[in-house]
Amino acid sequence: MTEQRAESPRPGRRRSEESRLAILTAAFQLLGEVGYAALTIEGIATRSGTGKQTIYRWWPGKADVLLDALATKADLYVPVPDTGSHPADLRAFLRASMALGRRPEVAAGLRALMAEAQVDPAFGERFRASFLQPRREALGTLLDRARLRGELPPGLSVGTAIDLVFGVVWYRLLATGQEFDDRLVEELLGVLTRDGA
Amino acid sequence: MTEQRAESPRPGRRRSEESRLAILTAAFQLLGEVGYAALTIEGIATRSGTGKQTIYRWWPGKADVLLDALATKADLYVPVPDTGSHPADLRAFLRASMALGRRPEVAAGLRALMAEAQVDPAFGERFRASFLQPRREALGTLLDRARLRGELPPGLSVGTAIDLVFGVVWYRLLATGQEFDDRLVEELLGVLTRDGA
Amino acid sequence: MTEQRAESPRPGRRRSEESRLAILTAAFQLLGEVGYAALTIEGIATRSGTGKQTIYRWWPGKADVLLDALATKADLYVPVPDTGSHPADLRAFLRASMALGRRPEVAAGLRALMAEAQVDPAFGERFRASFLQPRREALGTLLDRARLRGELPPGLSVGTAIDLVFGVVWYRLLATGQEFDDRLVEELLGVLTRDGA
Amino acid sequence: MTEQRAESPRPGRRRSEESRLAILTAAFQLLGEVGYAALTIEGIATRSGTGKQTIYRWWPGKADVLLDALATKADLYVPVPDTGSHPADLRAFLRASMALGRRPEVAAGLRALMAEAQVDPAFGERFRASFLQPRREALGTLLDRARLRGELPPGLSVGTAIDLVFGVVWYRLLATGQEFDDRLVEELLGVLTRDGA
DNA sequence: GCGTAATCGAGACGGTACGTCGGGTCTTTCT
DNA sequence: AGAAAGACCCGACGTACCGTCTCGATTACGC
Repeated sequence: MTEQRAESPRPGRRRSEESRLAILTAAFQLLGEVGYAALTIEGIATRSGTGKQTIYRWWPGKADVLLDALATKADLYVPVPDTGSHPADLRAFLRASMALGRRPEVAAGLRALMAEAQVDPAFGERFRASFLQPRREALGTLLDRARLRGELPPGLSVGTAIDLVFGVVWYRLLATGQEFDDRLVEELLGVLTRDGA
Repeated sequence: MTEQRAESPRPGRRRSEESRLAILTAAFQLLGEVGYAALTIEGIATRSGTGKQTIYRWWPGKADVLLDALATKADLYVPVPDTGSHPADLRAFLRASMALGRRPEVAAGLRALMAEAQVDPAFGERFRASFLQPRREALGTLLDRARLRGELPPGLSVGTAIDLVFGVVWYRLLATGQEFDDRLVEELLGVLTRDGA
Repeated sequence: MTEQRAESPRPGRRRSEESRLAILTAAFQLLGEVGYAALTIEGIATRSGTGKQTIYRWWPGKADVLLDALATKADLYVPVPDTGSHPADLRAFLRASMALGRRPEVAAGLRALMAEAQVDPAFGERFRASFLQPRREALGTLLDRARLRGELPPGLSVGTAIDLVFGVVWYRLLATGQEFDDRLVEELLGVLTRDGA
Repeated sequence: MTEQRAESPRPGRRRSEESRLAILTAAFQLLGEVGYAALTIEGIATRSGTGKQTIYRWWPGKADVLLDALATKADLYVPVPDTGSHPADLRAFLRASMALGRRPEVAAGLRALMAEAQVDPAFGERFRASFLQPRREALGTLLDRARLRGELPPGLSVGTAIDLVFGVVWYRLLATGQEFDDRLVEELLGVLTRDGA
């Protein structure tokens, strides 16, 4: 989103980093205060002290602002650990993923984005490409390693394993609101490992 | 939704079944034609040849109309099979569930409803109670039986098993759009069974 | 403007006379307070406690609201006097016309409308038909009578005489802001009469 | 407008005559193409290949640009003829004035400027001082001469006579759109002369 | 069969936000 | 210092729907 070939020193005033941050902060705060349904571009502009045009110039809609805000304000980075022991790597990945979901502002943001992705197909594409896919690939890397070492259950493909992991996480986020605890991590490890835990 | 203490024969004109059906049909059609974002009460009223008031009189909002439409137009019933063989019961349940997700209008409807549930907490509650929960309980019944017979993997609780199943299904629906094929059914059975398939 | 075949009792809520008057009053007041350039539909809606849509439903733009307001709030009626004496009739007409221009709110309104007529051709047409033309015809009636009696200067056509009268009035209104006094009335009578005053 | 102490050789780049002309040309063309309402500073800047700032640096607003454009592109000069014969002088003046009004681009420009003068009082002042007043004085000079020679009708002051002339012209321009023909010139001469033509 | 009562289609109402346009200002780079 | 380019804040535009509120026109039931 919002990238710009940085090199060419074109004439004209440059994008205001100050406004950019004010907008992302406002979006993030307002989501927490009023919820996604009541989050409006107009509200973000007012709260951030910027003009609506400035928002529309750089983001297609409120969902993209939020996606950017989440990436900027919340540290969404999920590492691909490499401790040598594959169960340990997997455990670390799952814990890091769920830690994100335990932060209420992040959870609220992700639920809103997934909702918008259903309703606005173009945003859905952007969301998949910039958020979901990278995480799938990270987990895929771990599971590929496990596969090679024969540590995955025989009937289970890597693709489906990924779906199982993210499936539970998103399902709890969207549908049940259950917590993410270590018990879940261990149960998942059991499912993803040759002979149970 | 839409219930009415039937007993008291009050005076006054009675609810028009004709209008009710016209509204549900219109909602269902419009969802397919323009998508959930562009689906409006106004549009439903126009298409169905009714007044907006008539819609607001019987449903809280467009999501509830759609939920009703889906229940009425699409047959969402998922049976709790009892063939004696538990793997067979489970397989039947999974196949029936996924068959629903393969019907495009149903898939579109469910995605919209899950999205609205994120954005409108009150509807979320209704959606959970009237749609998600009954299905969890159906699957729970099957898995409880399996548990008693010791056919479930030892480290896996019934609750998490349910989450795994619906998790993959919803995740594919909402996030990846992958198909629901028999391969997935068998992989799930593997995960939910003591020693793999 | 804004007329409606009153007879057919169509279904649906009827136009609110209260809103209509509130809008016209607000427009009239705001013109005086902030001037035509700063007069906005948004401002009229806010001041009158109505919605913008209600204004757009019944008038094409702010100029038409103002035209309606002027007709309703200011009594713009100019009589066609008939005293028997033609010079007296003419004098009465001129005095009545100029009395209008001496009222500051009316003058401000007319200047704004004439300005808008230059800038928006469609409104110009409406303004001509509903305001300018009727006044031309009233004066024309008087001058036709004078013509028949030979009281008009020989080289002067009725059409040009009309242009002369309204020309001075509008020119003073738009260009010089000079007052309308009896001296002007008498000078005009001199011009329009066979042998001077 | 647009004046600049020419003499002092101040430092820095000098005003670009090229840009100035490009702006005036663009304004003039755009007025003809889209009309005054749709004429924007932004549009003029784009069409002329200049920046908005350059326009704002030298003119207060679009009306002043147009006034300048009209003075530069259209030759608005009206001479004060002196043939010896006063009726002839007057006739020459009237013909020259009306010739201007017959040129459609000039007529469109003048109508727009008079409209703006109603709506923006500050511009109104500039318009009066730089355009209307000089013309009044030119005609005043002619009529003063006639007055001294007793060629004006007795009851008619020079001031009102001026108003009559410009009144008809502007009224036809703004209100009726009638043509300016020799018939009108002669009728006016009749009105302004002791015993009719 | 007459009143009371509820529903129906239609459509106007006060609002809120949309996404866009243009105003006038400010900043950057180049001349 | 002037100029083209272009981002900035701001305010209004005209539109779309929201959810509510009359309307007149149907039904139904109970007296």
